[in-house]
Parts: sequence; C-alpha cells; structure tokens
Amino acid sequence: MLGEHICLLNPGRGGNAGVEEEWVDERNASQRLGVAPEYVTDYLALIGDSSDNVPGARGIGPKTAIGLIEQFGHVEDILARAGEVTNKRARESLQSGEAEIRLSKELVTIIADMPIELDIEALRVHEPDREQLTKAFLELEFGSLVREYATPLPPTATAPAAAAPVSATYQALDQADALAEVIASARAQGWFALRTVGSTTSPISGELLGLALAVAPGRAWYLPLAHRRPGVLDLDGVQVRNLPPLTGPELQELRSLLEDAAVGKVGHDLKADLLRLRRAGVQLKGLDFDVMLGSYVVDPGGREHGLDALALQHLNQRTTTVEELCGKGRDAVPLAECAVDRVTACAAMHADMALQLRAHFLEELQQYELVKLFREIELPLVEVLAEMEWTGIAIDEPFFAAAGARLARDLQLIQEEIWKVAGERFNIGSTPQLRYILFEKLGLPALRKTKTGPSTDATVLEELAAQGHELPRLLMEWRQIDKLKGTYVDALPLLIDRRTRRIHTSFNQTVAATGRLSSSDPNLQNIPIRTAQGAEIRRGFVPRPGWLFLGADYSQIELRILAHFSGDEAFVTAFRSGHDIHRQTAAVIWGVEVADVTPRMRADAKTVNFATIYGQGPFALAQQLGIPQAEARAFIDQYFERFPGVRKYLDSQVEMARGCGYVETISGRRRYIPEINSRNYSIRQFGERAATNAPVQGSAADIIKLAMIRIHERLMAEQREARLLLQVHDELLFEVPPAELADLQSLVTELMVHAFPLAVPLEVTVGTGSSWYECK
DNA sequence: TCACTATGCTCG
DNA sequence: GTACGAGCATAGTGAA
Repeated sequence: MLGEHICLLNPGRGGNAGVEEEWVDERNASQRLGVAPEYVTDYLALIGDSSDNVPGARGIGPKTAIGLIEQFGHVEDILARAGEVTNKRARESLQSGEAEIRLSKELVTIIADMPIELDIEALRVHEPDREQLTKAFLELEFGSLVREYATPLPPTATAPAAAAPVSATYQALDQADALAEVIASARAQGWFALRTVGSTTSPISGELLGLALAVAPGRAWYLPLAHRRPGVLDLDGVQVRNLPPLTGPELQELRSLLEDAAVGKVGHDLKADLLRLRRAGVQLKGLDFDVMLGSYVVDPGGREHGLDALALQHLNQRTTTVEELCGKGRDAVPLAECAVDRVTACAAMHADMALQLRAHFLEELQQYELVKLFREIELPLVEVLAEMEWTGIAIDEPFFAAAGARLARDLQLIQEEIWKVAGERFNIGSTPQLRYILFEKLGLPALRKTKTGPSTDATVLEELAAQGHELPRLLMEWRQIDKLKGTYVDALPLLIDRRTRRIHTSFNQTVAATGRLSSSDPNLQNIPIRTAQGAEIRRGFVPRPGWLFLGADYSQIELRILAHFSGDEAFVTAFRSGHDIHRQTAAVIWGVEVADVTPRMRADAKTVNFATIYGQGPFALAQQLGIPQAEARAFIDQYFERFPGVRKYLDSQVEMARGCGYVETISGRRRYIPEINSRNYSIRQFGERAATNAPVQGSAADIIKLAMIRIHERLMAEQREARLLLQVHDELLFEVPPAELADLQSLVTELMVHAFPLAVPLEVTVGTGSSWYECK
C-alpha cells in the first residue's frame, strides 16, 4: 500500500509537525524507525503526531508504538485488544477513540499512495488546517484504516495529562538550618540547579526577588528575599520582608556556594540568573549546564527552547508558567506582589525541571556529538554575553532629542507635499490607504502584488519614480525618515536604564537557526548604516567620557568560509593573494586582468558573490543588478564555470541535507532541514538554499563566538578596563580607555584572525573613534 | 483592550 | 515563485 516515500517527523526527537518533516523511502523508513518493513504502515498510523507542540496532539510516542506493534502485531489487533494495553496513557487514548490514528502528514502520505481518487496536492500543505483535513478525509471513501479511526480533533490545544508535581516537595526556605542542609547537599554532589526570580522580565532592570535551588529530582526549595507579600505562607516575617539581598550572615554560605566555580550550576537561561544575581552583588561562577542551550544545540531550528515547553516535551510535566502566576497584559501583577507560596511553587518547580532536563540533554548532546560545541562555545559564551549586556552602551540623549525634532519637522514638510500631490489628506503609513491613492486615484500601474493587494514597497516605488512619477519619490523619503524616527531616534532614548543611564540590549543565544546571535529590546544589530542619513544615528552612540570605541570587523568572512569549505582553487588563490576579493572575482569571471576590472564589474561581482552565498537565482539577481534575466543567468553560469569547486561544494551540502537530514558548520553545529525532501517545489527549493547557506553563515557565527570568548578571557585575566559592548554578526564593538587602545587593537585583531584556522587567511579591519559612526 | 496578521524596512 | 538569517513599527481586524 505504501509508495516509495514516507514522511517522517524526526521520530524520537520530539518534533513540530509544521516544520520537521522528512521524506524517506520505505526501506529507509524501516531503518530509521527501527520497525520491520511490514510494520511501517502500522507504526506510522499508530503514532500519528505525538508531538506536544501540535494542537490537539496527545501522544502515543514512537517507543510505545513500537512496543505495541511488537506485542500485538498489526494496528487492527492493537485496537481490538486495547484493553490489554498496559501503558495507561496509551490504553486510555486508544479506548477513548481519540487514539493516535489521526490526521498527520504520515497519513496524508499513506493516503496519497492508496488506489483512490483524491486531490492530494490540495491536501499536502505544510501547516495543515486540521479541521479542514479531517472533513476532507471523512467525506472521502478510502481505505477502512483511516476512515474507521480518524476522528475530528478538538479545536484547542490539549497538553498531555501531566502528573502535576506535588506542591509539598517544593518548599520555602524559612530556616537557616534548612538552608544549610541544602547547601551541604549541593556541595556534596558537586552541582545543583538554580532558578532566580526577578522583579521584571529584564534581568538587568529588575531586582532579585528570590532564588530556587534543586539538588535531586522532585524536590526543590525557594528562598524568598525581597517579596512584599508573604502570602499564605507564614515565614515569621524573617526572610520575607524586604531583606537586603543575600547579606544576612546565614546567607554567606549560600553566596560562597554560588561564587564557588568548583560547584557546577545548572539552570535554564543561566545568563538571566547570572545577571539577576549580579544585581544582588553575587558573582555566579561554575556554569555547568544550561538546558535552554542544550535544547538549542541539539536542534537550533524550529523548536521551542522555553523551560515550560521543554518540560512538557521531554519530561511530560505541565509546569506553572509565570503568566499563570501573575496574569498578563494590563492585569499582570508584579512578581514581587505575588503570594510567596505561589512563587515558591513556580520557581522551585522550574529549578527542578532544569535539573531533570539536564540528564536528558546531556544524553542527546553525547548522542549527536555536540558536547564540544556546547562546552567550548555556547556555554562559555554565556558569561561573555552577560558581561556585554551588563555593561550596556551609552547614547547621547541631547543628540537624539535634536535629531528627533529635526526629523519631525522634515516629516511634516514631506507629508504636506505628499498630501498636495495626492490631492487629499490620508494616513501615509497605511498601506491600504496608500494603495487607493497610488493605484486607484492616481492610476499608477500596479507592478507587483501582495496577498492583499498591490505592493507599495520600496522596490515598487523606486520603479514608479523611475517612470517619472513624483509621489513615489516623496513616499520613499517619508518612509525612510519615518523609520529612522520611529524605530531608532524616538525609541532608543526610552530604553535608557534609569539606574545605569545606558542601554542594555538582550543578546539571544537560542533564536537563530544558523547559530547566529540575535539582539532585542532594543535590537542593536540593525542600527542604520547603508544610507548617509541613517548612518548619522551612529553618531549618537558614544563611549563613556574620555574613552574611545574600537570597532573590529571580519572582512568577507562568509566568502572566506565558502572558499575554505569548497577548496575551490581559484577562489582559495584569490584570497591567499590578499587582494580585493570582489575585484579578483570579477577578473576571474570575465577573464580579464585584475587591473582592467572596472568599478561596475567589481560591483557586479560582489553582488554575484553574495548571490552565491544565499542561493540566489537568475530572477532575483537580474532584479538586483537591473539586467535581463538571461544575462543574470549567464553571470551565474559563468561564475560556477570558473569556480567549479564552489558548485561542487554547494551540491554536496544539498546532498548531505537529503541524506542525513541536516548540514553542519565548521564546529559541528547542526541544522536540520526537513524541507529538503518536501514534495512541494518551492519548499524544497527553500530547503536547498538553507542547506547551502547555513554552514557558511553558521560557521561565521562559530568563529566570531570563539573570538569573543577568547577576547573576554584575556580582558578578564589581564584585568583590563576595556569592555566588549556589541556583536553585529561579523563585527565587534569595544569601549576602551585611551591607555589600553593600542594594545587592545592588536590583541583583538590577533585573537579574531586566529580564532579558527581556515584554508584561507581571515582578515580583520579595525577602526576607532569617539562615536560608533567614526569606527569605520 | 488585546492578540494576531500583513506589510514594510533596518542590519549582517 | 523566485535571497539566507534576524527584530520592530504601524495599521487593521476580530474577539473578549
């Protein structure tokens, strides 16, 4: 009944039905699932979607499914004898009829290969609307297997029935001797799990409210330090009422435990714990395991790394979320106002979950050979990022105020002009209103469409302007200024920390699927630079008085990585010669002497170089270069003809993704690419581009992370005052006292250049100045 | 009031 | 349909 291909959801790894599909043939499926070929159908039918992420999914997991098949044989027999199933959850699930014979992509596949008339293409969607699919299936006549057991799914998400942790095992630490006992066990074991509670989400702006500790599974303590409400828990008014954090004599032992690097610390998002403790004057040392990072390293893409999600997925535990504790939005109660016993239950539970998840991810990291990446890059980076966030960066407030006023004036003027040309007043920021003005009232040609109507984006306006219309140019100008004002000039001063007078971004370590960092609240990785007017904003980022900024960029790191991986002779030679790579590329592509490369040729070669990294096709390249598609195609062909090693390498990554399901960076970081075997052309294409780009982008991320770790180590070891403030993917920004500048410049360059040995040299350019603008 | 989507724009 | 990876602002919509 089965055809040649089957869709898997990375069995055994949990999974997300929307993303992690993987198409394999039947023999492969049998091997991958660890199920005899004749049982593959039953297996797939039985497990359906067991992922906890899937709305409505209640799981018979893969292991249980295999066990049931081995025990009973085929799926019909399992259902007939459901009462004999010993696993309680599986039995109830089977008996209730909502068993795991459900609509899943596996079933879509099975049905696809049944000898019936069915519009398969219409059903093969990546985020199946389950209700719609259910209806479609039930209305159609096909194999009894599906018709009999498919049932409509509940509209709302249901979590697995979790055994709620007994609250009695989570206790507040209200006695000095109890605290001493916990500390003693932690020391005896050599490690423990912790979870801090802060007054705000941001660990830097908020204060430490309390600390949860766990030493063994199923039992944890919470030490309240600065809660304003004792709640129903009677703590005899000792530790609860506004104690200065960790200053009491009985807390000195705890401090030394936290600061003892020899005692391992386990947690979820240790960077936040580190920062909250630091605000309380405690230097957390001995970071040993961060389950958020563990989850990220095991599978950086398309999965949740939040503690609640991880506990649900891997421990089958339903945790109390902070949202449940405090409410949300307008009605949210500050944590400091929440009853201590409730905070205790929540925080202690989180410490307990982190402790239990450690074992799970340790095993997975070992299984996938990711321990080194975890131990030598991601975990050490936590302290570096914490230090960066802690330090923050200063902005020149009067500068921003003046710029804001100026932009407001400009905006006003352009707005008046736009309204005059349009013949009426309207909200320029509203796409629908703008569409009406441009394409209906003024009758300009709609050049491109979005889902909801004609596009009005910058490329369209650019083209319309080129056709001689006045309004598009004004609109582009308005948009640019509006963006600068709204996203940067007005927004950044509001994020200055009241206490430090600096801006403290968050560097997120578990967001980007390639291994890159991201920055948020505010995002300091997308401060304008490409336009002259935008770049002015960087004048407002300043070092502390008397100090300087030092900026250090990797030159063309991604292209160098491409040269390294591909080993392409011409490419490697070009880099080793140490000259301008885009110029060299141009010379090779067009077969001319380097000296004869025109600026236009160089610019085009640069574009083609980037096009390669991103897997850009002729269509987009033509658009970008403003040339016919056929010409762009010729460029690309020429490029790969002259750099055959590059073509070969890119193909090899696609093959790797198809065969192994993932691709790897230079330090073994994986990215799973289930889209690569999708039957949908554009999804598959996307998978192929991701497969070729991820190793390049991800390796660059690995390398700069290593450099950051080593630089930070040196700064600390040599007790320098200079600090790393920002990372922008291939660039580091430092704040330096003048006396350290010369030294630091060579130190940073040295460590960045030699962070990871490649087949081609790495180059770093540095710049200094008294604003970010000047560091170029 | 809030969550959510769509659109558009900033960066490497 | 058509370039990888991110975060954020505004408008608009529908439900509580």
